[in-house]
Amino acid sequence: MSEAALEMMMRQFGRHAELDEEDRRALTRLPLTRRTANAGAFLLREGEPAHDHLILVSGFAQRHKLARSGGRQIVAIQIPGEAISCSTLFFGWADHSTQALTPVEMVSIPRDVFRRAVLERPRITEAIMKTTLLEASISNEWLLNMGRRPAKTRVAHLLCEMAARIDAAGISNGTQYDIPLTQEQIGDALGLTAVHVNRMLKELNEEALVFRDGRRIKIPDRRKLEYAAEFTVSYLHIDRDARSTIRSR
Amino acid sequence: MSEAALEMMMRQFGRHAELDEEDRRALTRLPLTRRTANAGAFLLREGEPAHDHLILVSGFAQRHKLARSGGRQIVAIQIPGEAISCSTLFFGWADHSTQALTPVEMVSIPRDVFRRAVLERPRITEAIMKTTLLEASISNEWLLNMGRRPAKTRVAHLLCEMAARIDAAGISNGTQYDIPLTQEQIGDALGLTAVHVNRMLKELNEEALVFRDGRRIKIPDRRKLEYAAEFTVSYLHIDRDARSTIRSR
DNA sequence: CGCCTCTTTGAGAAGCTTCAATGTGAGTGG
DNA sequence: CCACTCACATTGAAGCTTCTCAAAGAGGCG
Repeated sequence: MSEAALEMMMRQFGRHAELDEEDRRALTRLPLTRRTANAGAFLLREGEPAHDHLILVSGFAQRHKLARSGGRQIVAIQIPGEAISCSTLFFGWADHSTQALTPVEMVSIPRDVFRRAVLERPRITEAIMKTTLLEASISNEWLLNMGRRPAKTRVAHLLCEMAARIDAAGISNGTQYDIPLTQEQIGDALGLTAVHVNRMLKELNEEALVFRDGRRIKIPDRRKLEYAAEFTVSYLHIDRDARSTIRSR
Repeated sequence: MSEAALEMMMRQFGRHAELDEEDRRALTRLPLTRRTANAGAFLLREGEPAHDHLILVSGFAQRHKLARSGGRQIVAIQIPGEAISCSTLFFGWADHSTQALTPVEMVSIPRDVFRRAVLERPRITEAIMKTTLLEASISNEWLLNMGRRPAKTRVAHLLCEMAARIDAAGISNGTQYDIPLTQEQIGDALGLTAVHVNRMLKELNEEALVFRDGRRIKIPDRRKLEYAAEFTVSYLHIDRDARSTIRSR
């Protein structure tokens, strides 16, 4: 287990920077602890301090904020390999809450230890910076999605994004994915109500673009759905950007 | 001018990390160039590479993305002291466009030189990380604003945020601010139409919460507007967070 | 089997957009 | 110095998207 977790961390960091032997050793020496939590558990609460840096090993999580009306806005969805929150690493408290969407396994690293590793090892700095900038790029796309696209397109876009990210993380098994979101949670991520999400999914189903059964999403023709979703994968920075920035150093 | 720009950079970095003498010297040695641009000029185009890191010295800018419908979504507004884009520092190309809102003055640093400074000097790393995480925190609040708050609240919230940021940057002169946004641009930032923004501003005016004349915003009672806006300043991380993270190192 | 969560569907209402036209102020050229 | 233009703001009326409220169906787990 702990070896698998380390493996996953290495791969994740390696996606965004070319670590050398010493970097790998530094990561290996990190005092990792294993953590688990049930679906729905709060991994982080807005306003509270975090003493550890948590990285998802298996399962999904969501980051959210609440409006005074009680409305919930999911601002990000985390898949295995991603951090529960980077902001707590550098700020004293969490500016959002994070909750498990499924039962989750995580590795935990004491905050100060991990921050030191990030600050002292340029390639790890680079990996974390790029991870954070990727999250920002996704946020920007979500803003565009919520602000300027109609509901059906929005739903389709979220499904495309999750498909692409799950693919890139190597958790996929073809054209179908398990995305552990209820219709209400999809709505909370898109600024819609559960009822309307239901109707949009029904239309996407009638157009044979998306089939949803329980938590399983089937996308028969990715190309077609991506067109309907106005989805272009580039904002996910999945390509070999890492290479080029390293070389030019 | 160049001294004023350096001064501004120092202050900005200093807000998020306690630079030592050597850090300051490293920043001072940076090969800065002065740049200007007219209102409306593109400072960065989505998909294109950036060879320099640009920091706003005076004037305002906006980052945006376009939908297929032609709709524009402003994803961030930059005020003096802020970077035009951090993502280009680490990725090879821009994942959004940036356009000047007013005539702007900027300092320009060759991308690779600045990246090296960021990667090699831990306190500069920390400053850039926190700057980036602050931008992420603002994005999250914008997502909440667009997804879960009605139009009038949204408009009020944007005005509160700009007031608070302009205050924190020390560009304010009391309870009135120049915010160089047309009603159309406010709409583009909030996912609304210019017409509806107009009506919401009218209502805020009738309630004596906001007076707008040209580009000048007057807020007679900040407390009252912040309540109407559901605005809480904490997400802007304006406080002395920097201190605590440094101390605990 | 029964409960609980999630989904589905309908009907009416609200909020926001669209279209269209008029108003207003600043800058420009005759 | 005035008319002209252009960008921005303002207002009304109608329509559409999305929400709210309400109730019924479906599936999994103890």
